[in-house]
Amino acid sequence: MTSVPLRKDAARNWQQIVEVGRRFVDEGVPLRLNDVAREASIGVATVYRHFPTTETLLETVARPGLENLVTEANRALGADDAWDAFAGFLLAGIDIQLADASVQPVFAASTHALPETAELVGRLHAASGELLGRAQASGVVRPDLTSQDVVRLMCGVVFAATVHASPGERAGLTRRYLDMVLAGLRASAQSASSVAPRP
Amino acid sequence: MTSVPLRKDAARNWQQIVEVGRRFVDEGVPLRLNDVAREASIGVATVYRHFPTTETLLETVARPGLENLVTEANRALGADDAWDAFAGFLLAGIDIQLADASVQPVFAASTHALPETAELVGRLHAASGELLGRAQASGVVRPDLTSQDVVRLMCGVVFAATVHASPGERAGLTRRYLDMVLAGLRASAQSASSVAPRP
DNA sequence: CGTTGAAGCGGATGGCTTATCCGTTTCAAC
DNA sequence: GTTGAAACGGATAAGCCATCCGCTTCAACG
Repeated sequence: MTSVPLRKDAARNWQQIVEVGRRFVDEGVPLRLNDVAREASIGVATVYRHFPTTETLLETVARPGLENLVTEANRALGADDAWDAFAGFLLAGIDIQLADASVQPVFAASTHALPETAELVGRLHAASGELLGRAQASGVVRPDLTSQDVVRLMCGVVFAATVHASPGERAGLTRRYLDMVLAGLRASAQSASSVAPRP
Repeated sequence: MTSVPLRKDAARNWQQIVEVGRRFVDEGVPLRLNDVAREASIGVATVYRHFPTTETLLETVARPGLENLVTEANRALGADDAWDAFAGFLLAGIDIQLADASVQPVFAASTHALPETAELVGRLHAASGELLGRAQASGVVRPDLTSQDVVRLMCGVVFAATVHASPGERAGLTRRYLDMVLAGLRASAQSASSVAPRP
């Protein structure tokens, strides 16, 4: 799995680069490998050797966040009430995406640069599908919902909260928006047909 | 209003550029002014003279779509039922954003390059606020909702439908997701407190 | 219908970002 | 301590963006 044990200096540089990448993401500075190199006082070529593209670095930076998400999913799977498990996972997932700006783009992307990222995201989808299935089996979530829908709605809520909003407002906004969406996911709300027919 | 009447050749080039820009947007090709110039067989400088930045061109391309949105808002204001007016506007707005990829980024942007765009978007916000106000006055929409929320939720629904989805699927997805969100906007769904407390 | 000057045109070019090559250095195995 | 493979990093090539400036086109006016 761990293909080749990195040399000591290489490992040090790798860590340094990821660390600086993390800072850039946290500060909202666009990830540019040359800038990361300068900031880390490391040669440009070294950075490119470790991370051939910005996506590679971004996914590496996002990894802890994604693992955190998987952890939350598994915790939710241990809950008694199927609805609480499902809703709780959504809430936690959204909070994680808000707290770590690198997670959102990786989570929403259709392709991944690193196979390990694809694998992580796959596990995430599987877990959310499982949570959804249980909730549907309990009859509390509308049965036409798919695990793809769940992922999309999470991303949509996060995105909605970032439109015209300062970072400080976002946590509150996602909470409200998730609440609204959850109302629509409940089996009791199914086929409410709220949309007026076109004139 | 129409500050300076353009010379005939200038007008012709302007139109050509916007046309090519439109094609780029429709085909999902990133708007790059040099590329637009080459594609239109027009000098780079000419393109930059007419449109100093990509945003300028994008907003010009988006303008018909935005006007379309305003039209829909006004049409909705003429409807009898406050809920139908509100929901119908959301549906129309989302459909327009899906049909014209240039609208979404301009609509969601916090700042605008062209004053006329800012003015259009402002009118749009005003109209959606009016629709929201009427719906709230009728007691069919939860009163804590703001017009900002409405804009954000529209963007969120559109975004959600673009995650992991081919263009063909998007219309169907937005319809479903809007339905769910609308369920959460109804006054009857207010403070459903669907979210489980944190463990 | 010819002149004139302002408005417009476009390619060549400079500045900036991105990514690669290759000579030099560092590590660790023996 | 020697050795060679792995890693390093600066110089530099490749590519993108935007501007400058000499030339052309338009239309107003005589």
